[in-house]
Amino acid sequence: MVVRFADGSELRVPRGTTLAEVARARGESQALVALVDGVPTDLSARLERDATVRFLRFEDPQGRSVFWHSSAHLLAQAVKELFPHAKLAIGPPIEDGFYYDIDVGRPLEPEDLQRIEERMRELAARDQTIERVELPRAEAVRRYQEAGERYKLELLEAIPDERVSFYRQDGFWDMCRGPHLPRTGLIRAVKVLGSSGAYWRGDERREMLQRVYGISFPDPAQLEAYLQRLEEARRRDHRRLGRELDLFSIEESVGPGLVLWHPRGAVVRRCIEEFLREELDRRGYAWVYTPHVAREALWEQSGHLSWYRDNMFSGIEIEGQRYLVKPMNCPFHIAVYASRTRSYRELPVRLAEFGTVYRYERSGVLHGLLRVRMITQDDAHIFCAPHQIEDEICGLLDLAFRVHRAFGFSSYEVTLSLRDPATPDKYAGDPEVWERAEAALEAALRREGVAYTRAPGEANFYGPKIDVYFFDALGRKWQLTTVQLDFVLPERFGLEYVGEDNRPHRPVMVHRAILGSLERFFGILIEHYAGAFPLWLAPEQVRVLPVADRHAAYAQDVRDRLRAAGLRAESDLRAEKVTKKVRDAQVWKVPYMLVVGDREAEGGTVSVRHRTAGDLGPMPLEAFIQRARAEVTSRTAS
RNA sequence: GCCGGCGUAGCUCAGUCGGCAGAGCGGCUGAUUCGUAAUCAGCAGGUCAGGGGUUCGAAUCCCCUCGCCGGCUCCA
Repeated sequence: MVVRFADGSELRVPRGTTLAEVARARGESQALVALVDGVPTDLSARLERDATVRFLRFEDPQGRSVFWHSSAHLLAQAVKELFPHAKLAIGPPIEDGFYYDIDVGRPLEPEDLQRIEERMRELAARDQTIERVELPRAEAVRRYQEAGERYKLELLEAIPDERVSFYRQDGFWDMCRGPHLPRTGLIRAVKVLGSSGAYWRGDERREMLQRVYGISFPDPAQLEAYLQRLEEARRRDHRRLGRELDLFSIEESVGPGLVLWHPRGAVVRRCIEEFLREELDRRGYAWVYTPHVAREALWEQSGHLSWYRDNMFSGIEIEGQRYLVKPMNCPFHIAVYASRTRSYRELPVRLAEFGTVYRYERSGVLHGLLRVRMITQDDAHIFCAPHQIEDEICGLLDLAFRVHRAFGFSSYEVTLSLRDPATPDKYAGDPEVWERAEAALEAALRREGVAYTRAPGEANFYGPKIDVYFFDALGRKWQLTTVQLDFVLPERFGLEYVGEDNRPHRPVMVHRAILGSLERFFGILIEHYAGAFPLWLAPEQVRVLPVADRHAAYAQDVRDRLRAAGLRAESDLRAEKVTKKVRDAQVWKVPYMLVVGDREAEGGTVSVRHRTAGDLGPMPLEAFIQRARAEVTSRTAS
């Protein structure tokens, strides 16, 4: 029998050789699991025919996923030992670790988690062999009925197969497709991260189970590194930095989810807005301002009342008319478009606005700036003829990448959400228009050389869309740009333009946001830069630090000249030592510190210290201004 | 909204068994006049989230409300 490997080499082994033996023969001491002709397989499995084999380690995403899946079983085993009456639901691996949903009959407390973690360590150290066992379906049902494992029985109902696989380690059995690690001893480091309520099958009408989260590694040093990454994320938390750097606050007296942009945060926002304005002006957008409320009838016509009402703030009544606070800007932009006859000559009409909308978000989901009830979208709506879609999408992709590059986001992922061909009736609008539009989106992506993933069935009911995700400095993925075609609203509002043929035509509408919402983007940006904004965004760009009181007048003069040159400058005139002033400026993450004493006052110079590069030495004030202005204008990312 | 954990000075946090409300940082005042990450001293600052209850007595125990945190569901 011949076993082939990815590198082209081959190994001859007798039929029935286990994968573990093959691994040993190949010196694959790190192997956790194998891919046999692409199928993930236990190392304990025997090879019965020629096959191509690849061994997976923890470093391989699939290997890691198996490692965490087995860790989830270990967690369940520990819980079952500590709480014999607990009923198991499901326990999958996730992006960062694993969880297990368990009905324990009571909430788990921190001490319980401590005990579970300790028990997991003991069970891992016991190095139990993990064994795959296949049982007839009836036998599996019988076992679970006896044990009263109602969730497992429900899962079993959904499995049509006559034989069901189980994994066993000592006395602990769990129904599972597998594969799994060969033994628990490979799990050398374990941490139970927390627990929370989670609905059975994700359905809020059903039982609430306890979801216990954990993470594990083959090497304790990896756990240590992981915990340090968590600590780094805590250090960058925008809620913490927002307070420390006086950027924003959310006050109980005002209301949850309602953001107060403090002066220092407002500066950053203004820079972001100005940058976007420049970019959009260059691309033929027209700016509009629209109200925050509108008559109920407008929301009826747009359809929001029927499908978005649960997310809307309740209405206000004025002179017997009901008004609702806007959860979206589109009806207003549509009203601008529809305010007069439109000719094909003026298409595409691109209407842009930093529009603040209000959405009712359930209290439990609010999270700093990332999830709020007041959302300022960098919104725009493009009204165009169907044949213009492709060019418009190209322009939007170009815009999105250019803008995000300026903020230091370079790696991305793109999904193209299309109709599900199986359920064409789920979608509104003409199937032919859909066809053409989907083709146009795809053509645009290819023309721009953008790598993307097709997601059939993920389209909105009103049109296909493109979502762009960017990765921040910590490697976390954020959906920022979204471009959505809409065939429904032009219909509902009867939008038209007069064509070359002097007859009315229906425009296509594109909803698009580049940054998403300014609140959320600001939160992401704070964490991305850990509060140390590049010069062009920094709330305070330069701080002048006089050495002693007698230098105060010169310091003020320097500050004023910086301001006259368009730089955001402050001076620190406190009767403190320079070291203290430097420290405070560093803590506030001010990019440039200018130390001025006798030598500088005499020569009209400044001694420049950069936040990260350190002491840059003395230079004429004018030279510094030139340098700083160039850095601002180029929007250098560092 | 649901499950769990929290809420003490502007911030970070002590506060034992139910027995006088604390520290550091920050702020203010004064002294110091200093050359690239913290000078010294003094002072002010509290409805212990809010309300109700138990008790001779509540920051501490119980109940309700509000808010925050970690998740679930949802999502820009």
